[in-house]
Amino acid sequence: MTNPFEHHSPSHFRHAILAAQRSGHRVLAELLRPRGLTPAWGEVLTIIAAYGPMTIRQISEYIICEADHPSRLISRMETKGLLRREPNPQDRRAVLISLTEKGREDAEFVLQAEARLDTWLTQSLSERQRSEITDALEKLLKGVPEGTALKTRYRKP
Amino acid sequence: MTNPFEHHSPSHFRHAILAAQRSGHRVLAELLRPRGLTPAWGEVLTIIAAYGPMTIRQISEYIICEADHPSRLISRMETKGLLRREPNPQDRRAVLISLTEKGREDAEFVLQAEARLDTWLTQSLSERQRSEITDALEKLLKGVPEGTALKTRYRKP
DNA sequence: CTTATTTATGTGTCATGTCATATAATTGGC
DNA sequence: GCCAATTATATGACATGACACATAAATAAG
Repeated sequence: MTNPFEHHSPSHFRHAILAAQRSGHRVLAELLRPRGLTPAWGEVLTIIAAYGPMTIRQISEYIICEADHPSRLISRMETKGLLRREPNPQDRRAVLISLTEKGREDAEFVLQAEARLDTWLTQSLSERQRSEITDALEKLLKGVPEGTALKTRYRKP
Repeated sequence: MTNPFEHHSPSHFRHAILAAQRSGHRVLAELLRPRGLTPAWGEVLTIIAAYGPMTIRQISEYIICEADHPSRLISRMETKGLLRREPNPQDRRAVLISLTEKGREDAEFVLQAEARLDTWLTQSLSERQRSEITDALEKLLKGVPEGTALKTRYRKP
């Protein structure tokens, strides 16, 4: 069997992406843990903080961390007092999710934690390198669900 | 609260990495599911197929998909008849993990599935782009655990 | 040699992440 | 209005992925 682990092979690229994601996830998790938060919770909090209350379906169009409807994620966050469910008069199937006061404070904490992570990132990779990688990955993800969520959140001005 | 989702911001870069990893994971999972395998199982199978039997500790130095000791991952794969545990005469704490015949066949299947994924990858991104991204991410991960596992597997020839 | 430390593995618990399926509400065709 | 198809959400089951802690064996310090 040939060695599948050749330098600069496509699999090297895939595993570099995997390692980068897992590293970023680990570092962010460490920053959020003192507050009892996780990266996934952080995504939900910052999305609602930025765009306002929305249904679970709408949240699922923004978050990159989970593919299908994040009912259980929302449930856990509601249990911890970060989110509030409100009935939706327009559609009684759907529920409007909004931040509690604690949720708002935690969202601010998440943004500060991410800012620390991003400071390290800007010191480690040049603006040009980051932009080129971001653009290449967006091109790669054109048409796949994960790319759609990414474009939903980061529109070119 | 300012919108944290600015185009080409560091967070855009982070989320592009996240989206790319999750997309690749999803596609690989779809390719492996018909055979009852998962991406994590695939990593273990291809590593042992390439480097031969090793202890759980050694496996943990190669896999990027899990940080600490993958005891439970190994247990499940053993239960399914993919791996075999053998006592290690050198160190009675450690166990040598090797592939069963079924594990060898499945490892071959994983390599073929990854080859299909990599064909798509080479058609979507140029060799130069892939190499530049790989190198940039390896630089970014210098010194962190995930970077170490990556370098362990992909040494420059 | 004896004890303290380190190392390799295992396990309990919890939060993802995914698939399949279920339920309730809405919408569209007629 | 009636029924079929769609949509929003929920849930059961299972495999990660991580932390904390437990156990046993090897090693180091004295």
